[in-house]
Amino acid sequence: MSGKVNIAVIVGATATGKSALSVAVAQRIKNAEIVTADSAQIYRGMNIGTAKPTLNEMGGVPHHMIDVADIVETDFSVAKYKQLASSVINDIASRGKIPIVAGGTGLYINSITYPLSFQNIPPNIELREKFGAIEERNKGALHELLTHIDPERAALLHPNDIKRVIRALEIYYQSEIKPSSMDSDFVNDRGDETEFEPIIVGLTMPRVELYARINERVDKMMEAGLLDEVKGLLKAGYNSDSPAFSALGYRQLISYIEGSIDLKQAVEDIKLKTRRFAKRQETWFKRDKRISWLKADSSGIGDSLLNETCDIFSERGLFTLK
RNA sequence: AGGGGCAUGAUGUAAUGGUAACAUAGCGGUCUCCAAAACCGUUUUUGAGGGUUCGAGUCCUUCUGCCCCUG
Repeated sequence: MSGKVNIAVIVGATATGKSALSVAVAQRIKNAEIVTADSAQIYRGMNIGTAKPTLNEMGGVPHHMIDVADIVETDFSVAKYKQLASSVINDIASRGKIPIVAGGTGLYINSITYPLSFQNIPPNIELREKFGAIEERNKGALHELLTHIDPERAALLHPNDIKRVIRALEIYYQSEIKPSSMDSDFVNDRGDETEFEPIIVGLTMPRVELYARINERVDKMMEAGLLDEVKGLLKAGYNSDSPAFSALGYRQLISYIEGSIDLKQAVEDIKLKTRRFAKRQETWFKRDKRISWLKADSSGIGDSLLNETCDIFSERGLFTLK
């Protein structure tokens, strides 16, 4: 076997029970720690809406990559995630424990399971605004510009995909690096070395069941006081258009608090957007052929699911069950 | 019971007698730095029957269903 650090990875759409399963696995194998791959749970103070595990739900298993950013941080990014998570994983392994990476943010998962290299080119707000103004005056102008600078990258991007077009230009104008030159295809990766050796389990659930669970979970979040949490954060002085607040639940309740929609509408919108998010997560993970899929049950983490999961991890040499 | 109105996809609406449209939902997809973001694509429709007409969602008629008014 290679000298690489083996990691267990648990992915799946929101509300399929990834967190519960990862804790159950960690408890079963005793010497594991969990590394969350979730772009909303990184923020301190956003708890109910991000379904952040409670102390009780953590079941005594150490969790990492939760509460690692403040809501005022506007420059948290995959690059940062990869950097922080990688060192956490190495640390866990160096202490002789098994890292279990669990989460639903596909890009974050890929950042540590594929050889993605992120250049250190931070967002440049001024430049972005300038580009935004150009596009507003002349729709399609930026994509046109990118075609001259980096035709390869431009060909991959739809002219309306303005966020990525701007990012590509931003990379070029700040570093002279052509964005296409740093691309590496996730699916047919070029054989570059990854830092870790992932063994990935994915949880699925029939759509109707998943949607029902999502709707139910949103209602529970409201009962648990999500609205008060959001109000509290705003009262604490956080800017309502912080990137962190683009997270599901927060954005919609802020719209309600600011008076643009009523509460019932806001809750319905959260459910709708969460359902669509879950669909996109499935699309994302579907194409990852490394994943071993297991059926999740809405009644909770059963013994058979736990056994199957542990079997997959141990068959691939991650650990030996005693 | 009498009078009037309405009936178009899953939902809400549009269409001087001339190729049935739009939005929403649903479904599929993209993805290298805000990713719980952003973006792209797409299935389904004229309540039932008869008539007028070269041609009917549209006009006439019967039926069915829903709504309103009168009693």
